Amino acid sequence: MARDKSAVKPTEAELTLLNILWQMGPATVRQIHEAVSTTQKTGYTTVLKILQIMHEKSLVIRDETNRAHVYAAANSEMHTQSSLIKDLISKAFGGSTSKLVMRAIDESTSAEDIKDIRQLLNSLEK
Amino acid sequence: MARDKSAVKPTEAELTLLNILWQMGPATVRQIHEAVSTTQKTGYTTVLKILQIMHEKSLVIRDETNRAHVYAAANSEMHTQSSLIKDLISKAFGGSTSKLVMRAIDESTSAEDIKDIRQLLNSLEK
DNA sequence: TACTAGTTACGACTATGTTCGTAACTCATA
DNA sequence: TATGAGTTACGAACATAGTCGTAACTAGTA
Repeated sequence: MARDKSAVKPTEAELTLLNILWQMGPATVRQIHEAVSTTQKTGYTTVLKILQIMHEKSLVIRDETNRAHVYAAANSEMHTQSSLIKDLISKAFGGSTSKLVMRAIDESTSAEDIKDIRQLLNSLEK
Repeated sequence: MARDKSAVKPTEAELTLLNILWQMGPATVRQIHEAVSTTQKTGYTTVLKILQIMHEKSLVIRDETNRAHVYAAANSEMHTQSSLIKDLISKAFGGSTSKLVMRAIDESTSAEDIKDIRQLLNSLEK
């Protein structure tokens, strides 16, 4: 049975590549490999293979017009972040969003972040 | 190389059992299996095996005094939740707590929850 | 003591994720 | 046309996760 597209949760390696794609926009395997190589050593074909699997799972789309295929994230960063959070909330916070938020915020949260969050709360109450 | 204890991230099945242990307190394999069986069908030895692996990883402690060993979560629910959130923030939110919080909170957040979060922010600013 | 129900331990099997070597292909250009 | 650099495709190997059957052990009791 094919998995529901929205239910596909990227693995760790896949998320690494998605982060790069969200930041760079559409890119070739070579470009993606170069980007990933700045932080870790990973073979070119490893990156290629993961992208191919992600394509099968519809996590990325690709343009095969040119010899070097151009890959792009299939879903927005926002969309993926939301689904990862929902997953975590249901598995580790008994489905309670506020529990997660309260656990996320602690002494180490910067004044800047606190300000941002407070503004968000204000805008929601209107 | 042995993994740093605090770096051990429970898998999905492990988290299911931890949730049960946090709720029930110390319990035998039989009790845990019964609890898990209310929501999914899983063999007794499967539960046992996962607990044994969790014990190796120090995710649980166990009391072997009696024939039926008694298992308990090694870390508090709070501690584990915090580390799962930190992990997600670093892997999917570029290390920004406020981004995660902002993505978690949306129109569906209740006024009650908003009040609670605002109080938490106030108490942190002091 | 012998049986038996309940338990732990062990190992096999399947699925998925990650890695990479090598083959096959493509296309510009010598 | 032939070569070679760059690319994709494929498959193998290994690790981890999850599942469970079966063996081995334990202790109460007939």
